[in-house]
Amino acid sequence: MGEVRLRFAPSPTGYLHLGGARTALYNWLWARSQGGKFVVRVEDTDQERSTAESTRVVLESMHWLGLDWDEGPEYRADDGRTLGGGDCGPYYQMERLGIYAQYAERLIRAGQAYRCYATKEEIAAEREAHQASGSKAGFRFESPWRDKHGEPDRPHVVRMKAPREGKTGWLDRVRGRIDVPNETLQDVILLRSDGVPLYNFGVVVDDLTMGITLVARGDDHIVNTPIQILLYEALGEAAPEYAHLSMILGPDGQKLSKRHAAVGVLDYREHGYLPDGVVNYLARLGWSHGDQEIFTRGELIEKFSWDHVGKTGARYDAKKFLHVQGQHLRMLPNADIAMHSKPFLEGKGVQVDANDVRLVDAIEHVKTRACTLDEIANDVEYFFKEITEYEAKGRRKFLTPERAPYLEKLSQLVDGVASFEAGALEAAVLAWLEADGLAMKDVAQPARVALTGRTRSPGLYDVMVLLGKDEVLKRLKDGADVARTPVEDAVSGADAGAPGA
RNA sequence: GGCCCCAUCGUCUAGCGGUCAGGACACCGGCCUCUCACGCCGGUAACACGGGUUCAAGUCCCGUUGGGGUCACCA
Repeated sequence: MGEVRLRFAPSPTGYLHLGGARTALYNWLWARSQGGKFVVRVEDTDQERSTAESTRVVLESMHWLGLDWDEGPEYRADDGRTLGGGDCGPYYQMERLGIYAQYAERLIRAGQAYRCYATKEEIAAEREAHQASGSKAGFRFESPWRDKHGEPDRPHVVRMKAPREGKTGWLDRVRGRIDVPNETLQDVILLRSDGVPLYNFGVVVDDLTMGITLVARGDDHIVNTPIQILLYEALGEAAPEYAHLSMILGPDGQKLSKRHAAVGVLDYREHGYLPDGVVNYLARLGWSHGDQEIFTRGELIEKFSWDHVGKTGARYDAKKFLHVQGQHLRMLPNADIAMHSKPFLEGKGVQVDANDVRLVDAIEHVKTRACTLDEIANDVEYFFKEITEYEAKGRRKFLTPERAPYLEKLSQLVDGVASFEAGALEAAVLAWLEADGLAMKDVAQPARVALTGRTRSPGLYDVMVLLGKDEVLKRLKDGADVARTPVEDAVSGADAGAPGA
């Protein structure tokens, strides 16, 4: 017996944020490492806030991250592959209402739950009275219907009959023993008056009927766990194991939100992050494996374990995230990077075939200074696009009248070099510098600005080879022309001249 | 306020009674160098506080303080 079954149960009320993604990831990792199953269930019982659009975004996010589910809602990916389905469906809670009704009835018959006819107004009145009394204890609604029956057809909710003595606890996979006094528990509502289950009941019925063996979720659910365990007991069923994960915090230690960073998983896709990098960063945020920082997906599956999941809330660190991205980017073959950066190039108006050797070669030279696909596209842009604007600082500092002759001389050398390749170009330039008593830096920066429009780029000779002789000659000439033209707008000073303008 | 959770460099963390408290990001130097990176070398930087237990405590226990979660016909 004992197939390990994990689940991720998002409520489709927004996008999938980093915290949710990490929860999903840990569940997925454990399922994969144990050869178990990973199931996704959509908790859409909040009809006010749940949307189909949100469901789609959440599933798309998970698919992008590579967190494929064995059972769950159906999802057709771009590649035509279909995820989802399974024997424990439906996987949308709103399609399982009949099941909840059945289980509620079972609890009522067993005397573990009861129909409560108290109205919202009555409850609100009690709450106010409680607050007015100045009592220090938290408010707990004591239903008058706990031990009496009413007419089943009158509007009512179904409440759990929680024990008033003793304690309920469990051995948490990340936090160890947790016990809670039962007298602090409420007779929580299981089914609303419209028959839709509330969180605690839906979760228990679904986890039970879906055969979930370990529930890993955010630690804001610690408070719900005793209630759920009690529900399993009331049903005479065994509760799953639990693992409660701490939250992801913003840099200021507060709950992570939009004002700290992009929090939607898909935002990172848009910014050119790689799924493996996101997965690595998220995995490592709150979990560790000795001194190792960079993990492939396979290593994560192999090495993940609950005993090394931390108990502290982890702060989001954008710089470290970027660093991890960069590491993963550099692990990729150039051809793959080329393929993945295609959309980002297009976004910049650059049309180039992903198999173009010039693109692949260019990537080889820029990838040490890029962390994301978007940065790759940016760093490679000027190889495929005419320079329409020089970086202001570079233009002002290096494209000056006194540098113009250098650019022209360099142009002649390039034109005259026997074979147009890095070694020969370097030899020619070095000989010239030697003869004229010039330093490399006198020439290199003006040339760089002329060739790339920027002050930072790969090595000069590499840039030239990538550009090709004709283009180099053209850009050098344009650069020299611009250099002879004084910077026009001294007031704004920020505008750089365009070549030939 | 009740209940619950948490506490090592600025940040993520290693540590599971005996360590010069280690690594990574960030930061600061240096090397490399045509710029920016990458890479390499080096540096600054932490056990919240107070009591115990023990020959020995970052590690175990208690308390304090400080964070956080939760107290819905939301999830």
